[in-house]
Amino acid sequence: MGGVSGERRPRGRPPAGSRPVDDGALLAVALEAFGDDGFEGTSVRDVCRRVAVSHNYVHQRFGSKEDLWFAAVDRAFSELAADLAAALDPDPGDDVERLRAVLVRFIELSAASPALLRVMNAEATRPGPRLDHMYDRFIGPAATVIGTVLRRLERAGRLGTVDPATLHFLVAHGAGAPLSLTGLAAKFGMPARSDPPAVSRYAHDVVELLLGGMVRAPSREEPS
Amino acid sequence: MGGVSGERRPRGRPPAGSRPVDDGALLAVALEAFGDDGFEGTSVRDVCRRVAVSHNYVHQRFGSKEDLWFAAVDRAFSELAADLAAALDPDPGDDVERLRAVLVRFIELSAASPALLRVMNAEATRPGPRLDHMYDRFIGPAATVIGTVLRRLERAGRLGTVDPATLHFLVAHGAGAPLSLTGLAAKFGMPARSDPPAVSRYAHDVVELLLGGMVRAPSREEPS
DNA sequence: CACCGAAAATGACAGCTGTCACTTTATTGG
DNA sequence: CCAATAAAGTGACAGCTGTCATTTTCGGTG
Repeated sequence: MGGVSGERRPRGRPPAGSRPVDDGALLAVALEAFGDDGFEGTSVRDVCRRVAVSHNYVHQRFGSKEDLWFAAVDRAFSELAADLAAALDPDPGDDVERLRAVLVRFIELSAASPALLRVMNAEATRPGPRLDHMYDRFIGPAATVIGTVLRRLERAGRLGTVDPATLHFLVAHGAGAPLSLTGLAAKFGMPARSDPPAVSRYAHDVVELLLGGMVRAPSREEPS
Repeated sequence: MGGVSGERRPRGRPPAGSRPVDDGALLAVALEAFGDDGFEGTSVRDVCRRVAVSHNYVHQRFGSKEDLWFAAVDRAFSELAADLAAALDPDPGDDVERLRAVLVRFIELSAASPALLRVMNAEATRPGPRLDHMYDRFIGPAATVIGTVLRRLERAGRLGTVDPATLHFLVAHGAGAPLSLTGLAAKFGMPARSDPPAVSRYAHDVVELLLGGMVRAPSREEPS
């Protein structure tokens, strides 16, 4: 598992035609590791081993363990942001529909790459430069954007007062949890990350629940 | 910070009157560490240092690093369960009210000891004996209990169909997140863990949101 | 008072980690 | 064709980790 290329590389500079080191794969493996074991718990030597690269390739290429972390997180977040934006630009409909679509798409994307959520969980417990980076460059801006949508909806009377921060935690760390905490999710029998239709159904259901709430008025009509 | 007793202990068996090693404090520090850095990332030597105990006290007392983990988690979960039960036994009111009270209390207790939620986040990503332990002994049974309440409410027509697992993730990992992911929560300006009234207000608000939903019907009445 | 067990600390060890310095090979420019 | 540079691997090092083995001290009992 994880060995991206089986062979060990020869000692010198690789021949021209040969495949160079796949930094994309390296960053993906690194992100996975950081998500699984946290920053302290991750061994960059192990990451190197998994992509069949010399034990300090990342040090020469990225500078240090922390720089590798930044590179991996930046890449993943950029991809997520691009994907989200691309999926939502051509949607000029109702504002509530736009909100619903954003949330659903976010959950679907979380299923596609749960490592980022895991890294967030690992870093969000205490302050530090890594959390600063994530918040300042990605999470804060995103929260600002959907915050304005929320305020617009509130002014239009379509929404109760909803704290954007609370919504963020509920969606990213709550609704997204079954897709990032796969071990626990399996025990609960939740939809597998690898079953896109099931994930999509789940995403719509949670968002519906968040927007619509659980409780029904105490029965003017009997249950069918 | 962390040094529970300042002095280093003398070499032999401690004199009769002297305070024995405070295993409770040790387990608390250990849980905090496991929550902050994950199992792999936690150093039992560091835990020992923080409670001013010899570098392998835990090995002699608990057997191994993993046994220390089990002891710490068991203790914390038992306390949580007892506290929850004690707070909710004398509440025979309406079923919806009981549900609301359970959820609110759970969030308040999470604020009091966020380490357990962090440990859950750290372990829930992949299967293994530690996750098994948590699920089999605590989370599964708890989910069963509130599952029956949910079904009863559904049959009474008071609730839409709500998957207990989804609710668990939304409450424990979503609503609880601002109190366990304190670093990120601070950036969002969420209520500090150490301000119980604010936490209580927050708890009621989120639960209200979960039960009542966000969206209002498109304005038969204008907003006040 | 001498002895045995209990409760703790200390020593030792192999293995792993992040980083630095170096070596090896291949490409490229003159 | 040869020097310079680029792109990788190897070696070495101090520091830390989990665990096992040993040592020290104290309390209780004959």
